[in-house]
Amino acid sequence: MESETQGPEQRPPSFIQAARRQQLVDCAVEVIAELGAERASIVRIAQRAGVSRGVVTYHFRDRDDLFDRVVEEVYRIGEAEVGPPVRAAETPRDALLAFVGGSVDFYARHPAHMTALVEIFAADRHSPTRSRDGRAEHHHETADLAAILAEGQRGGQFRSFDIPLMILTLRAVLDAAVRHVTSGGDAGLLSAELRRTCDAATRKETS
Amino acid sequence: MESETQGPEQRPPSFIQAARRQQLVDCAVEVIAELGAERASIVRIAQRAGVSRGVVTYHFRDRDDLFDRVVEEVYRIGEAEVGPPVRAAETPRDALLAFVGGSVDFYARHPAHMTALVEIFAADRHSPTRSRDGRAEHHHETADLAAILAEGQRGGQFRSFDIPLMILTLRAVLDAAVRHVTSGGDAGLLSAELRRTCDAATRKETS
Amino acid sequence: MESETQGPEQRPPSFIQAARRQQLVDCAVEVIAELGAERASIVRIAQRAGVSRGVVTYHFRDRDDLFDRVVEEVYRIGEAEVGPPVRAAETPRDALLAFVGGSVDFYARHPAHMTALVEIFAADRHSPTRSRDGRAEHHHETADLAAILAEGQRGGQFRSFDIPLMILTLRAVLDAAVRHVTSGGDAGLLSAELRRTCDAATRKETS
Amino acid sequence: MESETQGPEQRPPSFIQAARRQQLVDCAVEVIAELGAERASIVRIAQRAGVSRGVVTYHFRDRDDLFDRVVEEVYRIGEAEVGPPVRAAETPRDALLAFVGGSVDFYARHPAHMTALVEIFAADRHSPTRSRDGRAEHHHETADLAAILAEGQRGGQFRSFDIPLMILTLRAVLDAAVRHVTSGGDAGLLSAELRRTCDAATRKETS
DNA sequence: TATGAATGAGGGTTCATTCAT
DNA sequence: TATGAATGAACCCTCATTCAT
Repeated sequence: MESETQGPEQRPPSFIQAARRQQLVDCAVEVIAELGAERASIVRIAQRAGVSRGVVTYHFRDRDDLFDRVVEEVYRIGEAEVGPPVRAAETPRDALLAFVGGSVDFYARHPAHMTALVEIFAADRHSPTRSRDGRAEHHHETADLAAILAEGQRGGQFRSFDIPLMILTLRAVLDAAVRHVTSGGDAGLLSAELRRTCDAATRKETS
Repeated sequence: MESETQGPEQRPPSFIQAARRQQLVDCAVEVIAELGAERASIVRIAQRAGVSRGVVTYHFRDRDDLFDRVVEEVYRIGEAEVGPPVRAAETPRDALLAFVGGSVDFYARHPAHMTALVEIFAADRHSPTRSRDGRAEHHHETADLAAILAEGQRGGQFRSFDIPLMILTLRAVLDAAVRHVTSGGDAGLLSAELRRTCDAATRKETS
Repeated sequence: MESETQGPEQRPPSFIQAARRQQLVDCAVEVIAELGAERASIVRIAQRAGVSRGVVTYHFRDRDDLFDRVVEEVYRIGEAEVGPPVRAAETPRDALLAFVGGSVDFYARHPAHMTALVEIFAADRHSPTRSRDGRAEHHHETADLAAILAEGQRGGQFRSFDIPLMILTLRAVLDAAVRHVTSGGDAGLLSAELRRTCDAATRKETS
Repeated sequence: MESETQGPEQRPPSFIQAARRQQLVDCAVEVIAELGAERASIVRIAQRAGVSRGVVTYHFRDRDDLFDRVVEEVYRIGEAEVGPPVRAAETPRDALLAFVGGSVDFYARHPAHMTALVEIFAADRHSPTRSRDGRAEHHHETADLAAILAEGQRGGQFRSFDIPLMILTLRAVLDAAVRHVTSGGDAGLLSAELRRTCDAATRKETS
């Protein structure tokens, strides 16, 4: 574990600590969603929170650390909102549709969160200091999706396709959906269309 | 009339000039693809070309101007490579599959070009000075795609779906495909899978 | 609300902060007086103060902001030194002479200050971003002078002349006086001569 | 004599040469008047003339050389227009008023020329490479004025005053007059007022 | 004669970060 | 806990100038 410059991180995190950190993470989410990850400077995030720039570097080791917490936060909320319906689904097909529809609903409810996540991932791609796609949470999600698809293929509900490429495709579509919802697109319509399209793209021909 | 700071201001672009400009555009493509549009500084592009910083600002009004030329170039090549097969297709379905497959092939042949384009568009989204999605070329492509889809729906080959949302979806998938191909994915496999998936996603149930 | 890039954004300007700002304003005055406003780069001002470049942009939003503070400072000192004697004068003629003489004395005591002011105004004239002669303080001074001249004309002490043009003339003479004093001219002699000349130029013939 | 980098200067200056040089000097006058001497870059002057930047550095050793030619040109025209009436005057007082009035008329007829001159002098003041007030033409004018004033004092038409300071004052007033005329002020009114004011400022009390 | 091409210095600004309080 | 203060790197842009045609 890396030694913090100063700041907190010695357990237990005091109450006021946690509140401040949460506030800063929330502000970071907003600013990243609005300006993109590269333009989301510490100054601007601090300004949004109405605090001095130093506060941010006090509570977080550095910019990357703060962004890591943002990623965690988004996955936490996302998992809380779309995880349960997906797990409640009785068939792989229902699970997939629950995932797609639930994701769009999640974007509609928290437009900034998913946008921020996508922005951070996009920035990661070009950062020399970031491993290419190294976020653990991302791998979890990928694995869950892979399990659903594999089971559907085994059960004969899904047609034959390359699973990693289908996951890539689904993620791409959902990432674009974020932008559409964020820029004012009708989430209900989009959710319905996307569920239909993903269904059509994966199901086995009834013939 | 745009005032070039120095640089060529008379009509006939000399031979050596055209060569330099082409070289710089090519270098810009590479650097943008590798580092992203925001990190693709003029200095780095100049270094890649092995020339002094000033050369770039001599041949192009400013960074935006250079990036505009990059966009033009990518569309020019893209249109030259995927346009003909699309127009040669006899049915909307064939046209769509030609577009999807041809795009992937194009990415495979010019991995950096399309990556650069996507990066520039992504950066545009956050630029205060850039109109949100104002690139003319982008609108052309969108219109072409819309025409194909509409005709396929009229002819009963495509199922009923919302055309703008389907275009959004297709673009999203193709943009993700760029990344996959660029990072070493098997373009042949991807092309085949994507054509199948897009076909499945759009065709009318035979049943 | 002007967003300071970083720098102090809270109200109470700390003691050390006020000191630094004052120091930087003073250095700016000197550098502008010596090199002219256009050549007075931030780097040079910082060097004069013996600090890093960033310190200046930390304490002032940008170059213009710093120069605005310089203008304020000069008017502040000027008003404090020449205002009282002018207001103490019992006749418009005495007020005018107090203004002229007091100004020259002021230049002698703070050679760099008024020089810097004149330089900044001169640069403003060519700046595309600066309103032509929009400095509020300048208008105050003009108005005060106009009041004195008008009263003198009403009272029959001053001859008939166009007031705005006379103000233009007086300002021109005083601005030239700055240069003379700054380059080592005898301020006492100049003050006396200028008072005599301005008196002669404005008084009504006794005949 | 300094060796020219390349370019002309080997007598005789061909006809086309002279024309080009004249054109460039005229354009320089305009650009300097509009933008100030420091912002009057070679590029902008060349643009105004509709030629390539290289042309300027071909015809003139460097920027300073071009500006020297501008100064010459303005003095040449000025002398041609205000010299004769001044020399035709029969009394020092008439000569002074002819100089003042003639100058203002000159400004009205060639607004850019005198403005450019003043700008160049202002820039000289801050240039490290320029001797402080070294223009020969300036000294000629100063000497002429001094002669007029001295003769008027000897003849008893002018009151007693310090001649160098009075010259300074007159120059200051006239330089301000340029700006007034250039920015649209009524030259006729200004000319009349200035002649009256300068007369009042210099004449001996009739008692 | 005229121009195209290239260079490098210098300017202003934004920013992440460190250090002392 | 929080902040103020300072630093220097990196960015884009403008410019005068040189050199080869």
